[in-house]
Amino acid sequence: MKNFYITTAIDYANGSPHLGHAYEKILADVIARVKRLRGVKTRFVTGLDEHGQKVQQGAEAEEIEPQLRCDRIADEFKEILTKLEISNDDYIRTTEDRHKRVVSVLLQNLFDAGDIYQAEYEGFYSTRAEQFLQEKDKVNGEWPEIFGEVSQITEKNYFFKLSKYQDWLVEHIEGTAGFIHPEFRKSQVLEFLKEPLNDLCISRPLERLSWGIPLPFDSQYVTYVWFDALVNYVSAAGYGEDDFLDHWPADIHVIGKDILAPPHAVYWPIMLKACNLALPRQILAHGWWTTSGAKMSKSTGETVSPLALVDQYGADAFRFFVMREMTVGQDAEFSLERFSSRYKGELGNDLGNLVSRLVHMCHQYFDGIAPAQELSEELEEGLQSKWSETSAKVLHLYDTCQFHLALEEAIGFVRAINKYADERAPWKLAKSENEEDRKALATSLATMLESLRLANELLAPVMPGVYRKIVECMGQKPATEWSDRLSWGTRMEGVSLGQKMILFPRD
RNA sequence: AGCAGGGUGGAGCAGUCUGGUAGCUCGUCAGGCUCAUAACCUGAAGGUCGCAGGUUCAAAUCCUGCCCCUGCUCCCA
Repeated sequence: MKNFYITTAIDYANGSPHLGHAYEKILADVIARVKRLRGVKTRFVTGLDEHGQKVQQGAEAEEIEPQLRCDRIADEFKEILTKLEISNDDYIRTTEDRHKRVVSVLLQNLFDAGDIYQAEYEGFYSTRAEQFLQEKDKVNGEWPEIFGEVSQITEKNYFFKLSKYQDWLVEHIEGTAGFIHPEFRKSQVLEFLKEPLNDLCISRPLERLSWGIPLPFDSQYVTYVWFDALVNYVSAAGYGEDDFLDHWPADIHVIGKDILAPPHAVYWPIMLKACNLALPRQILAHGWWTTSGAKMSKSTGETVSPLALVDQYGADAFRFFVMREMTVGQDAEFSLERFSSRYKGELGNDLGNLVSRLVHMCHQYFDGIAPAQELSEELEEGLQSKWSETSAKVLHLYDTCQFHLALEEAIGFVRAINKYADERAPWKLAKSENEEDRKALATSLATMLESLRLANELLAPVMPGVYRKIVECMGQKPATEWSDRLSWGTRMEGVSLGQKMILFPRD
């Protein structure tokens, strides 16, 4: 059976990781974790794009070998992955042999098939931007300042026949539900495809760019950008190996909206089609975080980097925040104020405080041994039916990538537990010697323990660290399948609880 | 200018695809509780869903036009 294969875009080895990089990994990670919990064998890959002009220039500026610089940057990015508890199964770097080999093979195949040809390219070249410009780059008929000196030059290069596949692509996009997600991006891509496609220039002469993968059919050139970067998805799936088809095609490519059209929604499908490879099932384009210095600064005027919040509040709170706050596909604003509001409210007051009060009461009234549910009255039944409703909704919302709503629901259930506590008022029952009240007391705590255990299961894909802490604190034994763990039962009965803990401390 | 996204009680959002009593969180005010991270629970005030037309028994939701805000158009997830 084919695995579920999910990728993120590979990061460009030029600059340091920031909020956007972190978000994309977390998004893909949550999807991957949900799949695994659902019992689907999953392969989750992320990586680094290490070739190109910027990398070469950066290395020259530092006077070190490009590879050394990439190694350092790779370490930096990997460190973030660890810090954020990203559960990727592999990390692909485009300077690895396994990748270079695949790029060579694919290029040679396309060349042999006649989909790659050489042509003279005449155009306006900007030395500063190190790229050819197009008429549309002109502003008021002139080249803008940013391009510096622009001169007309002629250069031989290799081109990939995009145009040949344009009609096929339009048909595929129109006819394949869910191929581009969210839906509104699809029309954007189709809009782009209304104009005739130019064939794609895929090479750079060696004298202008040496830090790249040589064309297998002409050693005077290296391949440029997309035939290098995009191919990572198939090299990481083990193209050419026996188990390649266990992974390929990818189920989801998670990317930013900026690289949807044209790279992922146009170049990539056409490249695959030309190579006779299956197309990915879905391209998931997420939005961008907007931040501003003012919004991220404390009253002291000091600027706070979003990633610094990971160190301060922990990976789980950070993961929760980005998933809770952003509607997948749309932009969202990142501010300290919002972060702090979610942290204090939903995490601290609703969830964290529930753990404290509940564990505390269990120790106080039952010596830390989880009591049995002895009654089932209206309040218990109400909470149970709230659970069935919540779990069904949340699973559906997870499956449809509506994480902000899924978390809203999950926290809503946590609130319902707090409300139940208030209605049963175990602290009052505890003062009574009456037999019925003793039963009600045991029942109330048992019901809350079971509910909290369940809520924690739902939050597991988003907050894996907190999940482990709660599991540990509640003294649960490691258990079975997720679907079993998600059903209301009596598995907490008689369990010996750990010490009370503060999950989300206030500073 | 072009392209994209958005305009829903004080703030931030959901709901728009599949028309049918306007929902959530925060904030404010009042109350309850005292197990808990000064936390939890309840209630109240507060919206003609950007504007104008249209379709319909019925429009936040569908259609048309307009206004306003944001992002991108070098690089960036």
